[in-house]
Amino acid sequence: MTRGMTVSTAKSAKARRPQRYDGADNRRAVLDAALTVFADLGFEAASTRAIAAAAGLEQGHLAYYFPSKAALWQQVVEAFAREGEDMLRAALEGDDLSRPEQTAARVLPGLLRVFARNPRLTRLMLQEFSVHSPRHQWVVDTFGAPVWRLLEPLFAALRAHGRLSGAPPAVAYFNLVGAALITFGNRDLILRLAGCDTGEEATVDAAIAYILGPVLAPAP
Amino acid sequence: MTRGMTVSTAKSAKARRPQRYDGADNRRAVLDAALTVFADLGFEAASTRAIAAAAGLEQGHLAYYFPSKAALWQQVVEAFAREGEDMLRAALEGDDLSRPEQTAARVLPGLLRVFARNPRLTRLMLQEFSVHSPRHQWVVDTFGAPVWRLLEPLFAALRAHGRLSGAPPAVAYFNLVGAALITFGNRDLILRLAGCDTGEEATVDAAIAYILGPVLAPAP
DNA sequence: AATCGAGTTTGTCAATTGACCAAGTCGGGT
DNA sequence: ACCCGACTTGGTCAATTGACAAACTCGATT
Repeated sequence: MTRGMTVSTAKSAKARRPQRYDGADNRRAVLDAALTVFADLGFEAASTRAIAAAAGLEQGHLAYYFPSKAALWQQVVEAFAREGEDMLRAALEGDDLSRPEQTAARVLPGLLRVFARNPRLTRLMLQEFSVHSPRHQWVVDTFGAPVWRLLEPLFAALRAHGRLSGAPPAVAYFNLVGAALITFGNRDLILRLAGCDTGEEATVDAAIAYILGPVLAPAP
Repeated sequence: MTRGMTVSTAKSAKARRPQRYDGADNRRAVLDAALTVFADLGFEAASTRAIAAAAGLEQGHLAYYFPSKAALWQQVVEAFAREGEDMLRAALEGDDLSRPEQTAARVLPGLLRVFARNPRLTRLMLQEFSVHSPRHQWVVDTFGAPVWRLLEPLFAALRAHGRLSGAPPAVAYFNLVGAALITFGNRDLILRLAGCDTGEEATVDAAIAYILGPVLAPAP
């Protein structure tokens, strides 16, 4: 948050797009490598040297693009989670929730698909969800809370319309989030353990339908 | 796994119960403090000094009971997870799964209650679930795989009997586990965010009923 | 009261790590 | 041919950390 794209938009109008070299290319490589290493090892265990190595660079090089390890981590997260929240906000805009089942059927599968499409970042979020760290509060404030505020009215309306099997909206919501994070964030583990590939198209569909079942099903 | 209770059962028959001092008491204090600190900060960020301080001792003291930080962590985990697995194994013993709905209704709520009763250890497991670490493989081998092997036949039978809304058994199983880990492992977060206390008796019941809904409900 | 030994503290050490910096590379504009 | 500046490297540094060991406490045994 302190800087951001400072480097590439620095000067005035001259080097707005650096034609020579491929610095921006390396920057993307670092972000991608960091995503993988952070997701695999967790923030603490992921050394900047391991990230640099995964990107094919030297450790000192990271400081050229990112002021600190924490800032790198944050920029890795921002790209993805923004997508999910923006999608939700757009999809819910102007919806009066008079037919919450229809709204849910229109909005929630897309949200779950964001998780399914990004297993590495899903695992990253999952990690910070369950650990008190300088990053935890930031993730919760920046994404957790806004998304919940966005979806709380929908879940409340669903319950008022006899869905959710009578469970409190928060219970249904975190049930959904938990199932999605674990199912789509641990693709390798589930494949290894149960021989089921939760990245496969058909399985994604089945999992989403299963997760949303209690949300969309009418009261018995 | 290398040692275990070596210290307290060491010698022959003499100091079987140390009447003097309260060494065993401190040992328990360390285990409890370690559970809290590990669950709050994660294995890497949890320093042995912080654990010792939480137990009211000095860092060097930990080595007297536990050969290493990793061994301490392992002993913290073993106590709990054993309970869940043993309970499952006993409850499933001799069951021919001819009425899987009844078996599930008899066995699964108890499993979920184990999670609900132990939020700190639930969070601990949740962390290692999503990170490749020396501990990940151990947790999966020691608890993840055995529990899945134990429950796979039940979920397969449930599906064969028209439950699970037609989803693959693995999808339903990890849905259940994910929902439980997140719901009961992040009690503080959910309380802070949504004002819903997933440690409260009534909420536990509601969450368990909601989580098991698709598992126990007959096909539509 | 001398000794024993489980329990506890204090101090030390090597290794790892993130941040930082001084020097280098290299293509293009002049 | 020279220089500029974006880009890259290699090396250094202070701080933290887990492991370890030597010394100390103190009730009980002798």
